[in-house]
Amino acid sequence: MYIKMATLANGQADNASLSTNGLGGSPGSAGHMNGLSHSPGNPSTIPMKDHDAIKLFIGQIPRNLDEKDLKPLFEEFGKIYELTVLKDRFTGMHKALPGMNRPIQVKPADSESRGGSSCLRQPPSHRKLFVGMLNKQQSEDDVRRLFEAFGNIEECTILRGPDGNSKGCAFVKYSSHAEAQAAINALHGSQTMPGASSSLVVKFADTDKERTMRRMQQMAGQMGMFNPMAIPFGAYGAYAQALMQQQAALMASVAQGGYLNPMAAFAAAQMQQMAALNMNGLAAAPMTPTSGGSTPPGITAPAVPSIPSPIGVNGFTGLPPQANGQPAAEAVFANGIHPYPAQSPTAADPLQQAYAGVQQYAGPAYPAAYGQISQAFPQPPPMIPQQQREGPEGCNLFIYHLPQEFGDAELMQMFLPFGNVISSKVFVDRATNQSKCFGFVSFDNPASAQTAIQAMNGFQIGMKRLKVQLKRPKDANRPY
DNA sequence: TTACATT
Repeated sequence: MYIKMATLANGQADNASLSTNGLGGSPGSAGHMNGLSHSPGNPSTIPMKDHDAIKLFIGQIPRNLDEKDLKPLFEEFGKIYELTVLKDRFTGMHKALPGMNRPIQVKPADSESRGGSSCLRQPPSHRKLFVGMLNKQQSEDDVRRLFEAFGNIEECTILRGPDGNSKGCAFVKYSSHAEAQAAINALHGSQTMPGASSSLVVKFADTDKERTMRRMQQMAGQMGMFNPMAIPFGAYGAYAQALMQQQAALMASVAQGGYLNPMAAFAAAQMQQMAALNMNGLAAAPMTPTSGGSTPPGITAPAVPSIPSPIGVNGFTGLPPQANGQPAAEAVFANGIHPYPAQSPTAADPLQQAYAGVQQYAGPAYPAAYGQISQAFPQPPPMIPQQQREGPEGCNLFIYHLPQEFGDAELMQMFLPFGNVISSKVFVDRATNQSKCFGFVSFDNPASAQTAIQAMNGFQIGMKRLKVQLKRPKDANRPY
């Protein structure tokens, strides 16, 4: 039969009753059927143009059921606009085959915007579902079985970790939006898989934009922005903002240069938005609060603080040489936080002691349902420090007052957000192998170096403030 | 006490 109904109802469907086999009458032969009956209620109030209404094909209906039996069955899931049982043109008999005793089949009718030609086809983002909270034991076939009742599955992929183990989630791509919507309505939250921590998640897979947002948020999380305390007060907030500004500027200029796809422009806009929010001290709001907070002030920080890498930027390659625009330093510190010692009276901000702790965030970024992220955004390949020592004049920074535990890698990490770091070197006492608390960072362009100075000179770490200056030119002060 | 690519 055919049934036209609203798709808005949240499916409380017991999915088990909707499992299917691939059989059933051919919906294509339906043109001449009788037995049309309208839904209950005042028909005039039912918007027939409801874009969310879809026509479903129901197969495997027991022969002895007719419209009046079937209607209540489906009303549970939404308003029914139209319900038609397909009957044989000549005999008036049910189209269902005799002796059919299988679970009924429910899927959007073939007439429902099933893309035939590629130009009419709906974008994959509207047909593709993300399925979370699966049992890790469930295979592609299991998932298919769960979803095939609602339409033609073009693609079904379980997300797996490097070890091949399921992450408990999957993508299911249908041929049409309507099919996907039907599956959401019926399956989302409908059941809890054994071993899953909550009920089945069925939703449209992220669009590019949403993915970008996620990436932004993840980036923000890695930068420690998830700690609301750090934002309005600590100099770390300023650092994070500097990163944001820098990255926004970088991404924007890259996008404008036509080197990247429009996503970059969007991402840049998001960054700027986030940075702007930070100015108002509202930063935490759009961020995803992930796990806990920072190491409480006063607690000894882990031995080797690692500044998280700004994955978004590092992931981009082929940057134009002048991509690193200079962020407006004034704007960065518009909230009154200024890293310069002279303007930062609170010399011993205890929050700074949590610095390393904040950076240490390494827990799972998202609950299992978001496992797709790690697949969608593989970590950029680790940066291999270049052999070359020094950049062109004006590109080399001298940094003093580094934390004792900072090594080359940490130094690089700290300055990576401001541009392409071509080398980083912390000086080590050759006798003790201890850091001498100073080092050099070289960028591939002077603008990055200037930006880094603006953002990092005076940046407080623990009880110290970084000194970041251009390295003295080799021939400076040389008498002749 | 503030050091500039170390042997």
